[in-house]
Amino acid sequence: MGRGRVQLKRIENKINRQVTFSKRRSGLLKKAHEISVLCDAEVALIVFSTKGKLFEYSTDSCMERILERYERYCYAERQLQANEIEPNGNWTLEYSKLKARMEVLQRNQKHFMGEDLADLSLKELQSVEQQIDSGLKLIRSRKNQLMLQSISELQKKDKLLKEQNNLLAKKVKEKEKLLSQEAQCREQQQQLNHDWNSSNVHLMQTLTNSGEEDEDTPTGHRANALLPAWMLRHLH
Amino acid sequence: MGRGRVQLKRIENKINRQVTFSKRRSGLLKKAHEISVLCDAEVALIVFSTKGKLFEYSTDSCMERILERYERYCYAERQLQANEIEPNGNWTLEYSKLKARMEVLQRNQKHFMGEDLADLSLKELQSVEQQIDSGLKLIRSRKNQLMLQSISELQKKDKLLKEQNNLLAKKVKEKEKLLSQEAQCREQQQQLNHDWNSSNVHLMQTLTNSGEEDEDTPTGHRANALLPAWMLRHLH
DNA sequence: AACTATTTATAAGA
DNA sequence: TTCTTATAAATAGTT
Repeated sequence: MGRGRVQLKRIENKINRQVTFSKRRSGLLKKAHEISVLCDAEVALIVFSTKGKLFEYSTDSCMERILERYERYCYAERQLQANEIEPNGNWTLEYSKLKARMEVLQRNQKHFMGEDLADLSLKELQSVEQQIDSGLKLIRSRKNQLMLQSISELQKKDKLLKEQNNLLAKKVKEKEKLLSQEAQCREQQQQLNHDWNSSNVHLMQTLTNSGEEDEDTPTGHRANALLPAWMLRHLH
Repeated sequence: MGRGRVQLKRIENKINRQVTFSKRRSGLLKKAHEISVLCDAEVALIVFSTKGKLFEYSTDSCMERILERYERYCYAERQLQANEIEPNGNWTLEYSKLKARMEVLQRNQKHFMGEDLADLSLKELQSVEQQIDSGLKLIRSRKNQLMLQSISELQKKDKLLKEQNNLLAKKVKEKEKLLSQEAQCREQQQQLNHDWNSSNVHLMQTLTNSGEEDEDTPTGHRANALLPAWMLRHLH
């Protein structure tokens, strides 16, 4: 905009470049301010001149806060980069940078936990609320997932155990059958022994006592002695 | 630049604001790029829309470097202070301690934002959920408080302005009364002049013309001449 | 997303 | 640096 068309490339004339910088800088700052006010946007603008002089604009003159928000927004990437930076030379600089970042994080965390909210504007509160709300949703969905998972695992286990129980119960019945058959045999033998050798009293008594020991358990559950206690609990 | 002059204040129409934001944003980014190239400057521009969407420009797409440069520029003082506090301690130790704390914080923050939840147990999830939920409640109550506050302030302002308006309206009426009285006087004088001195035609014409000058203004608003234009706009 | 009437920004000159 | 001015650019309102 001006008397001649302008090529988008570095202005080689130093004076010219300086003048253009000065003019365009003020224009840029103005426009940054305008969009901030007109459109209710949060703007941070940092300009370093060739000579290294700093010019800046930020909505509500609060650069720090906007940069924090930016960092929160770009969090994942930034963290990766931060971890890759190997502090080699200037320890003091690295340290103070780390400390500054730490403070930002701490403040953020406090905000997330609802502390120190007094120094946040309505807009900032809104943004924190949004973030935390979406975080909460993710957490709840993850929790839900975990719980459903563990429920279905328990159900599977339950099913398996029931099958095992059925199997075992069948085996128990078979054993009972065999035992009762044996008992019949023994009774027949006893009869034979009594008829044929009534003097062998000692042996008779021994066999009778072993039967009385199970007297207080329910009928048909003599097989219980074959199963561990925990398994019995599941059966009842 | 456009069909109408623009007031430097928030655009209330939402659609309009959104459109203007989109247009001006691209303009701003373009200008940031231009000054960066033309004047060999280093520029970082961060824009958050009302809805919290991020747009950015940075010279050579290197936001990180520019923000670090900015922080170095601003944190110079802080760095000096840090140097004075612990001039010759074990920097490596301090640094790694800080870094460890930092990593804990970062992990926490990620969890708060619903990231990296896979390595949390159900119990841990529950605790994070609780923390974040109570934080959210606090944030919402603070937001509510701020909003109510600003509403009551606006209501107060509204009341004041209405009172002022009433006062001004009264004053306007008084002025009108006075003016109409003056007009009556003039008419009477004209009548007298006509009756008593019919030869002084020139004077008569002058008086008559001065009356015709206000012909096109609405009746009862001769007083307008006494008020500045902006006040009239508010009255109509 | 285009169009255009205007306003703004600014390049060049003083 | 600052002012002026001619002109290029941006953009508000409209379609």
